[in-house]
Amino acid sequence: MTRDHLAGGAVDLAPWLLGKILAHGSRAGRIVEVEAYGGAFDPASHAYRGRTARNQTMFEQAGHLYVYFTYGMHWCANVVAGPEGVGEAVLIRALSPIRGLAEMRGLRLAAGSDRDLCNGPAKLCQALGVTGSLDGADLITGDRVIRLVDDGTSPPHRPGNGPRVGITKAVDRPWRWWVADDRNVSGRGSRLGSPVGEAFGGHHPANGPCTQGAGKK
DNA sequence: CTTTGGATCGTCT
DNA sequence: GACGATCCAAAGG
Repeated sequence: MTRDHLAGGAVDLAPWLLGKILAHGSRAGRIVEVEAYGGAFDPASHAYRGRTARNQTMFEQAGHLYVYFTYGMHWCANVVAGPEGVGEAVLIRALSPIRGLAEMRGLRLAAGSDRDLCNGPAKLCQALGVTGSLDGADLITGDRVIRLVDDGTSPPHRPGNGPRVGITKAVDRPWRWWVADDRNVSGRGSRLGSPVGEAFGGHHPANGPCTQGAGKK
């Protein structure tokens, strides 16, 4: 994994990140659900109105970790994408836990099962022990322990694809991708897969229409 | 399994 | 002063 891999736009980078590993200390999980957020052209993005104290990390070099606080109690993690100064990032929405499960359970007492450890953007931050103190960390050099790892696993050929979750602006952009059939995809998320596709000009090298089929059983 | 409402506070208007 | 890139417990099928 080099920084060059992440310098593309968030919309290209997001599906590419599926299958990569996010590791913090002895805890690690494979990325199975992501969302792309743009800069000044994306009304749903924190970077939409330009640089502020809160979102400054989004404008840094690709490969940095943008951690933000929301709803008065939750932390969420993003991988900064694109050229420096543009403000694009990929929100990590779910992981498939692969290492340090026991520690994760200790950090996430509310989890009723192992599937509940990392199946949500704020949940996976709890499980990995990610908080605002890690905002700005470099995921390539691992300067603050947390890092992105490529173990050779390829992204799915046909990932699930649909609208982003939990936003009220630019709701029609199909900028969420997930590993179809992975049970760790965020609960509500895997089901919201309306046939989108032509919702936004179709300029993006998407992956064909929404691949339903996750969820269930 | 699904739906509903409460929690809780930093950030920006 | 309003609103979240959310989660969880409770209650009903």
